[in-house]
Amino acid sequence: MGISDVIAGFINEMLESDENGCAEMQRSELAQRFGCVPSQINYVIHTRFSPEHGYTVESRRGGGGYIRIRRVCMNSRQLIMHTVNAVGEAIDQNTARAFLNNLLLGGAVDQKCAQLMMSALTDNALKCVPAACRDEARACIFKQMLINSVN
Amino acid sequence: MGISDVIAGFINEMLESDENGCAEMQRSELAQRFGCVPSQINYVIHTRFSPEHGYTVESRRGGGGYIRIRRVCMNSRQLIMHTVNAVGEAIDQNTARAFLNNLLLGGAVDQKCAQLMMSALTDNALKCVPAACRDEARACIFKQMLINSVN
DNA sequence: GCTTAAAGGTCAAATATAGTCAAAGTCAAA
DNA sequence: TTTGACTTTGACTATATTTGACCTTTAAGC
Repeated sequence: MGISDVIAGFINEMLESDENGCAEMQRSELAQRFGCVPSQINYVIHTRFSPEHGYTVESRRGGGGYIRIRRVCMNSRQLIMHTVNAVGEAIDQNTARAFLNNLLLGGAVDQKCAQLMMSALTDNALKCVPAACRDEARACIFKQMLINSVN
Repeated sequence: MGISDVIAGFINEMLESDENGCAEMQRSELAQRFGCVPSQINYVIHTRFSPEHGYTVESRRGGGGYIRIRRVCMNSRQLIMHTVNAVGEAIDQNTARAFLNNLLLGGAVDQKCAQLMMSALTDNALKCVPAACRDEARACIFKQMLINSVN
């Protein structure tokens, strides 16, 4: 497991232990703690705590600067509808996976459903679909399943 | 007995010794251990640990990358595999619905999963897929979901 | 206000893995 | 001997991570 995963885990712990689901940190301090370069923190945030993953990030530079990460909170229906909109006209496999993970964390779908949906959305499942329209087909299928999973 | 069999045996040992029936490895490390090229690991996985054989495979590239193989539950596996075989290379919407209904009646999937699967298999969900390959795509997606719906 | 030091941001190169595919090899059955 | 299934190999590709040089913004102190 790479250092990025360790840092992501640490941030997750911060988020979970905070009553408001809010993690605040100093980039350089965190980098020092894990013996990495500061920009790696940005990398971790970009790849694992982006809005698509269901987080908001605020930051401020200068003396006393900080990075604050918050888990966005929505009810299941909102989360699903929000996702349907965010999916748009086309979506690749990894983005779909990120959305599903987000839905799972938000409790809008259960583990089993998330896995089932993902299994219909992989490039492998869609290998019969011409690559040119694969991402569109994926988006369409994804949205149908999502809409169907709203109670 | 070729090297592929030796590697397969090793992976099987890993699967059996793990309490969760889960084997995680690094491709290059395994290749080195058995003195073969890395892509041979892919070959072994493709030919012996594919979904059709009752396994799921996840992987990740880049630093700290891995390949993870899981054995899916045995008894439900047979029920599902029968359907997977029956689906074949292509399937229309109504036939898919009939299969799902049978699985539901037979208790191999629950109501919720059946509905979710069906929502990904309608012509409407697949409207972005060219009609010429729609039934093939449907079959492929269906089989992927079936394989993943086993526990 | 100005200046400066203290943050954080961006981006691209280097590195570390895994995936794909087709050519070449092996071996047993026809 | 031919054929075909299975195996082995490696060149090329795709993707994820790590690192560092350079840039921008902001607070603090004068």
